[in-house]
Amino acid sequence: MYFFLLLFFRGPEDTINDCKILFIEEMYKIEKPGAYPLTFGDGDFKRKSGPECKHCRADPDKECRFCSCYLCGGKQDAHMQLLCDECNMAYHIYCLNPPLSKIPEDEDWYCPSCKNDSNEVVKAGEKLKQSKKKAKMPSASTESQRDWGKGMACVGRTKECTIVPSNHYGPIPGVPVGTTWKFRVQVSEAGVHRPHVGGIHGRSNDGAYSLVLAGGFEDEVDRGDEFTYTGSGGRDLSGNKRIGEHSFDQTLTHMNRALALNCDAPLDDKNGAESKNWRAGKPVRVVRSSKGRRISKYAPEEGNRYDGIYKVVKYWPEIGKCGFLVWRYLLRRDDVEPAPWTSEGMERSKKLGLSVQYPEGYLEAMASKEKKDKVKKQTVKQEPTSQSNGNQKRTIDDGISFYFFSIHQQGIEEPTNTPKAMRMGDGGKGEAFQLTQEQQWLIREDCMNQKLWDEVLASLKEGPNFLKKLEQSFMCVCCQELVYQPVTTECLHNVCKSCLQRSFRAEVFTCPACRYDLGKGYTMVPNKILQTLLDQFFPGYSKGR
DNA sequence: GGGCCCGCAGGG
DNA sequence: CCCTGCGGGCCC
Repeated sequence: MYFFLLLFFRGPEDTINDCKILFIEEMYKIEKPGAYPLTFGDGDFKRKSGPECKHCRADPDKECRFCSCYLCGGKQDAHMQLLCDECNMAYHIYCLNPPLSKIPEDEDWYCPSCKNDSNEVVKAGEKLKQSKKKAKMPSASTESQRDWGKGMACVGRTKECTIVPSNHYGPIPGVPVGTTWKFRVQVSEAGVHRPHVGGIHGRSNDGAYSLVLAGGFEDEVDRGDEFTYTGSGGRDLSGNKRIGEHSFDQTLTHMNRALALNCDAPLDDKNGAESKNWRAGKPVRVVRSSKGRRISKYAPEEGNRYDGIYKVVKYWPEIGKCGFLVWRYLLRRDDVEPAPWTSEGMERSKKLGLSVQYPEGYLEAMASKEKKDKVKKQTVKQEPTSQSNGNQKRTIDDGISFYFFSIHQQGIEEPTNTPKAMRMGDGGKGEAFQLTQEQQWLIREDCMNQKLWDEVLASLKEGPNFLKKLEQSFMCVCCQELVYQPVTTECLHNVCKSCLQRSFRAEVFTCPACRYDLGKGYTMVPNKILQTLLDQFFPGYSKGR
């Protein structure tokens, strides 16, 4: 608490204090409207010129809640105004509810809106209080003390696919058919199928971008190049479940509508529709999960495999085995890349060195967990009275928790969704990435980046890995994403125009990559040729900016 | 092996 | 903000 004496003529100590506050505010971008009403010249540390409230212009006859009592606005009784140590606002002691009879003697004083409720203060040894969002979730009201683990069901993404927008149709550049990930969250990170749980990714007024075949319905048929799929909905999800018993009819809404829109036929939410020219429909990326093995021999043995592009041939409503109406879809493969189960596809997967990809540190964590479980079992055998305590806090290197810890400790890493064999190159045995005539010409025209292109072109023989290399080589040093509206500097670095502009606004006129002085008057000319090329290799990535 | 139910991401 | 969801790990 500091005693409010004369707001308009604060001593030097207050000046320092406020400077500190301003500085901290700038650092943390604190937003409290009206909390810092004083303007000081150009806004920096020019307090010597005298503070003036921008709300009342220091007019002594004007009431002002910002430079005087926050409750009544009155400027009288300055000696009875308390300053809040949090928001810096003034309060007449008699305006407070309940009012105070004298200035309190405590060191700190907080106004009613800033004072923390003692119930909300986390005391030593107490659990962290739940956030507002969490407080609303069903988990907040359960008494369950169960250890939910820190496994792949509940972790968030550690990276996000930005080389194409989330509403991108067609293959993800650099991800060949046959690429397999152990967990759905990895498939999401790769941009192949973004929802963690949902089977269909789409937008109800646009179309579906991808789906996962996981044998969720036993009456589905999978013939590899053709399969039937079932819409979502109709399940009882009470009890905070993600899947549940069928208890009502599905409707052609949400993702079901999205998938129907892929079919090259006018939408019909009563009877369904069949395409005249099935290939003309919008492309769907299809992922098969090992869970589908119970109904399909085309499902992978382990994990989730990208199987290529399919089209919706037709869709129709029917009464499913579950007894309720479901929307059923027929999809047919339409992809130049061979399917993984064909001999051609198997050969290609081998060439590209495709194998199941695990999250960074996962295998190590599992091995360590297995070891510990063994030890635990033995201990239990020796001491049958010892309790296995499910509620005990897990240690950082305990099994999956260790994995959880390790992925969040990593900095910038090599793309882990690229199999090792691909990263290493394959000695020229594999397929080469094919450039179009136009691309070859454009690359030659982009002479500023000739050296960079030479490096990138060297990995053409690595097939799909060429695009990974391209992505790395043309990453903006500021935003760590593929450069957008790239400015190729004199020092031959590529930076997003907006990133460079941000740097210049902060009065930094050097190249963000090498600190070469570009000069204050530098004109930023986007490299149109490079932009055209990147738009071709990563279709639609600009739209996400 | 099957029941329970968590955080998270995505669309609307 | 709200609703939805063809995951996944723990525990019985």
